Amino acid sequence: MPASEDLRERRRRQTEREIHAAALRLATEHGFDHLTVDMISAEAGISRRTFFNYFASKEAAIVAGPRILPAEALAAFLAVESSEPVRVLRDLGALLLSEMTANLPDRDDLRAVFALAEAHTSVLAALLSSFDRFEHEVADAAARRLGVPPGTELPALLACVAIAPMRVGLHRWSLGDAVDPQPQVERTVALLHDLLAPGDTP
Amino acid sequence: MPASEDLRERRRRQTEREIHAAALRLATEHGFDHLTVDMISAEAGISRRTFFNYFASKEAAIVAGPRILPAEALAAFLAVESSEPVRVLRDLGALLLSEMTANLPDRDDLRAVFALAEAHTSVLAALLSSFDRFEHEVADAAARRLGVPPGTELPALLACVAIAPMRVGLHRWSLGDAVDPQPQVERTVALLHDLLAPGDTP
DNA sequence: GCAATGATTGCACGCCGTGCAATGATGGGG
DNA sequence: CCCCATCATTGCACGGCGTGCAATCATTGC
Repeated sequence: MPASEDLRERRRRQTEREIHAAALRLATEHGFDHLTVDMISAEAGISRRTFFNYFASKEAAIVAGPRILPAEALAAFLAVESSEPVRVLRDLGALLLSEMTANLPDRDDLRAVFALAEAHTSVLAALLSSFDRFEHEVADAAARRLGVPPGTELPALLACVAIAPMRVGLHRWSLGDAVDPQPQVERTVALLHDLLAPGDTP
Repeated sequence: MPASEDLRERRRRQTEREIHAAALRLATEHGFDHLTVDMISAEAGISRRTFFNYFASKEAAIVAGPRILPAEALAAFLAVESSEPVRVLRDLGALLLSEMTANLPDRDDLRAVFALAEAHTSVLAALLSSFDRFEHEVADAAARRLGVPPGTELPALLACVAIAPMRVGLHRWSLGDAVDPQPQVERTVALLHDLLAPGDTP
């Protein structure tokens, strides 16, 4: 039973990735506005109807895939005792960075997605939605760490602020030439830390 | 020339508001998924085709309207000499609060929009896009204040962080019973300020 | 009034997103 | 080994969306 479930799940993820790859490939090749769901389906070797079993729209297929906090890093984050907000915020920064390294599927993919989002408002909307879902996940983690009920202000604020350098850093990276987004994001995180405690960069 | 331009512009804004009102009314009455562009057009007394001259989608009509920084408050913000980031961030908070008071069209409207965004991902996407455009405007203001070129990291980061309490506060307010969103947002801004300089609430 | 500019509208067309029902594959139990 | 349950895939059909185009209509400036 568990084996089969896992198998099905893996197959599902696999098709999902194939659809995403097909969508991204065709979008960069023919331009996003000439991209249709039929084209993506054909390229991915599935039917049009099946496409919609995986993604709600072609924009969703481009952005593709919820960001998930890696289990070990999340556990480490939750294990820290301190509930001091600034400390939690810093630890959230570390958690997000570890998420980035964990979910580094393909730098070129990520850059292509950001480029499409820059040029097409519908893709941007999908990307923002994805970030928003991620932010909620981060807020829940922060709430657990703080020992407050989920949905309260402080964890939501911390999540939003902690994600800010990631959003800004990734956006800037996508416009530049650097291969790896990591350094840019780390620089932006450092910028935020400077705001919190000016002039104590070790 | 200017008189006519102004007149046309005013008429345009007026129809825009009418369409928005019609969309929101029908959405709360019949439910968002039974809402069609034809219904909105009929309610607003225009043709279907004209609707799309004003809004790109029914979601856009629901969210309706870019947030614009009020000119006087913006001038006051830019007039301050200090380029110290934390100071700029605090002033941005004040700027955003003044924007909120300026653009308080109708509290019930705003709450209805947030409720729709909560329940329908497409509306949420439109709302997030609207916030994103606003964030860029705020970032440009911050860049001018800092005397750095627009599109650099620091102003973008400051804008993102400054908007955070507004987003979080408005979201929380929309779930509660309070009539006026102002106090909730101010409380969340105060929470952010506490992060920056713990324990100096005047 | 007349010309120009711009707003409104109807039409047509292709694509989107989904409910439904049939079909196909897969894996577990007799 | 076969059958059944379960779930994924597919085709079909239908209403709604978003837009290019061209005609019409109103407003404004001369």
